[in-house]
Amino acid sequence: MLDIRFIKENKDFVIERLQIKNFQSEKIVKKIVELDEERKKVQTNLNDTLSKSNKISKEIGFFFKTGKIKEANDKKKETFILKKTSQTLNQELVKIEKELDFLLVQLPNLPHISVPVGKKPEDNIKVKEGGKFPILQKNSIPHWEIAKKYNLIDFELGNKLTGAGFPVYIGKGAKMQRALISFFIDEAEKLNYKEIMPPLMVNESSAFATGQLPDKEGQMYKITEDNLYLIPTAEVPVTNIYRNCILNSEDFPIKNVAYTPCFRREAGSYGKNVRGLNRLHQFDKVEIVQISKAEKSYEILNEMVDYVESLIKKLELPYRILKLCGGDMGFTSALTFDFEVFSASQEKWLEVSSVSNFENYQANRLKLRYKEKNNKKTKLAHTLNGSALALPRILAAILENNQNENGIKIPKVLRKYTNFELIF
RNA sequence: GGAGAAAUGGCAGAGUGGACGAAUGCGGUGGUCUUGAAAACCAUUGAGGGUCACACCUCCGGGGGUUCGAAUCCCUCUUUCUCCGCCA
Repeated sequence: MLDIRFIKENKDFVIERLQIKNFQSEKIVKKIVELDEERKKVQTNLNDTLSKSNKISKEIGFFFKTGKIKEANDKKKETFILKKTSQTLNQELVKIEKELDFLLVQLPNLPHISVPVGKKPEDNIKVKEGGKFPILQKNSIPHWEIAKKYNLIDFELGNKLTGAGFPVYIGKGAKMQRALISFFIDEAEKLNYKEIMPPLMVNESSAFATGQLPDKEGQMYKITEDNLYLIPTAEVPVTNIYRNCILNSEDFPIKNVAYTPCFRREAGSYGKNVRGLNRLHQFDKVEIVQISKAEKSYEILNEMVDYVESLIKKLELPYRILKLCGGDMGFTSALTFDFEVFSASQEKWLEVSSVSNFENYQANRLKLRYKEKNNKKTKLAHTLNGSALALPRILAAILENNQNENGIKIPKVLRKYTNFELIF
């Protein structure tokens, strides 16, 4: 969430920037500023009251010790009203803080100054395009037919076992998954990302801290009996490693890479764009996460974008990079680049990665801070993450783009992981 | 799942109702001494709110309670350890 001090000092700026995200914040911001003033007043009042009763308590202690029982008992009477007052003030304070918090979590992150104005995906700005478009033969088929033809993925079997959106990978199909995962992790390790294998379920605090709650409650699978959530992305457990941490200057850079399955309910999705691997309830993803100092985060964002681009290049897929417009950006992000690969038989761009800088928005909830040398004050860190990469759509594009009469050609970089060059 | 024990600063560990935000040791930082280092010695060393800065307030696993006053007593939750049971 946004830092309340920042909101107070930059009221108009906050309102103006949030309009880029098509969020009308004037009322909430005004209310927040008012409530915080109120909070301060009540808090000061409460502090004074507590200070007085602390002082009296000490006096009473002294009287008892020196045997002045009568004086002590007289003093006791004085505390009665102070106690009542502090109880009332405390209740008031808790109420105000709750309300303040309720309002604060409703405000999305401010978009970076470079974020384009826009409401729909069409308003995103293409910043780069690369790779070669494949020339397919006449009888080329979409990946779900390829998957069936070569017995790589069984969607109906997934239906039987679990339901729609839970495919079963078989034989070379399964092998492709493992190959992609290993390839992505090995590449990340070359750039000194440390591999993490986190739990696949998280508690409420974790889901809240990275912003999935309360925003995306309905999109996560919940285990009600134990009050846990299946992770929608590795971002949640990995970023939460740093919850409630105060880092030192020398801890940076913090670079983590994690492979996990991801679980998403995708409530509200339907139709053509959920066909095959295009949209699943369970899918595999390798995620990169970085924690940085405030002044470094945009430099790191660029580095992460370059890295994701290098992966797609190595897989020899046609791609484009989009800078998301205000209306298409996530709630918690300040700047997001989306990567799309072209899936030739579907003739569709498929989103395979989203790389974002959250600035201190997540860190504020995470209470993730750091200290500079020779400075006692803590500062909020910046968090960044990106998919590197999500598997299903990459696989879809590989299957569709690399098909010919002999079968499916495996990208060179994957062959040492698959131990085969062709699916036939 | 059952029985018992425990949770205190970066770490170890004392503290069982009053001057305790917390002894002591280790570690960190600054200094003295030294050509330099080590040792020794001296000083300093948690977080949040608040303030121009102080003052002041809160925090001893989380939440609640008793009391004029709680690290200390009570309730509750969580976690860890030991023993038993079950088990990949």
